[in-house]
Amino acid sequence: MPQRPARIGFLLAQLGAHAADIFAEQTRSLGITPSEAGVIRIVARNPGISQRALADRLGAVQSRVVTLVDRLESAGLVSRTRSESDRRMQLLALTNAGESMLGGLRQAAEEQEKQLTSGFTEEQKTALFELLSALGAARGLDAEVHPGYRS
Amino acid sequence: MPQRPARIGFLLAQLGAHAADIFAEQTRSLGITPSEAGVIRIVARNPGISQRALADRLGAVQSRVVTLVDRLESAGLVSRTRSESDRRMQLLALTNAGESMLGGLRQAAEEQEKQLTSGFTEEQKTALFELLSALGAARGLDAEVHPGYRS
DNA sequence: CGCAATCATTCTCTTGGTGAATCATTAAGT
DNA sequence: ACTTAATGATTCACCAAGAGAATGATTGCG
Repeated sequence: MPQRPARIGFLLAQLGAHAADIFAEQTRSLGITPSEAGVIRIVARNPGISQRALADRLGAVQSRVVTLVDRLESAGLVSRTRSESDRRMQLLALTNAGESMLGGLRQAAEEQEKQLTSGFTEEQKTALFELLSALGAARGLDAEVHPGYRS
Repeated sequence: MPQRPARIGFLLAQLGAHAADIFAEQTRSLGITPSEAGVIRIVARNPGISQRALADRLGAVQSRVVTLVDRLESAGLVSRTRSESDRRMQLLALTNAGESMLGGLRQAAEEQEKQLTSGFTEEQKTALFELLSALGAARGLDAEVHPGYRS
């Protein structure tokens, strides 16, 4: 029997949506969506990943990944190349423009963080970071994968 | 220049989506959606509220509220009654079934909280609650209004 | 009284995403 | 080697949440 009414879940959902809004605003000025930003992050850290592996990683369905990559490819941020060893696979990599978009995304994340935690002291930020990390680890969430791809 | 890469925003978005998923799972077994649950909460605390005022409160558009209330009314959870003083307005209130649904929602929130914070000590939970509350207050978020209605 | 504002409602449309069917390619069994 | 099953990518039809504009009823103000 908890001493206080359940509010952590509510606050997380509320603040999470708020954080996502801020980030979406940042990425919109970069010309991509948060979902696409997630793809760029994963491809950056896993060059040569196949679309199938990317879908698994994101928890998205294959057809979704196709349209995501379609947009990123035609925006010149990601390249598809057929695997030599298995010609069914499309291997993904960032283009130069994709690399610099990645830089923009890092800046966007810094800006989001700044806006979010503007009223907080360093100690508060550290404490919050520790608690959220611990919670993420306890819940088994992938530290790379941004939400919004759930199947 | 931050000492650590920006991660609080990311973790909040990730954990917020996770928390929302858990809650959605709970409400699905109650036969309503999280958005509808939000309406029930507001109506419960503001009996006789008009649809317009509810829309403002939720940050949703009027037409959205109409369909939300349509479903809740036909599910027998919320009642619409024309205001006597201003016959343009529909005044909303919970039915008896709506009241018991409210009870179910409280239980769902407790269950969500339990699942989320299962690995945490009381001290950690308290610390996290304090930090999230402070953050919510600093960002000017309404402690009643659940996300997902942004316009 | 007549006109503008307000509340509710309906309708059309967009966006993000799912799921099934299809095609090319590869792997496995005999 | 030859057929069959599995796998990766793609396309297409579909769905649900929600936004926004147009409409109708009612009210308040000049």
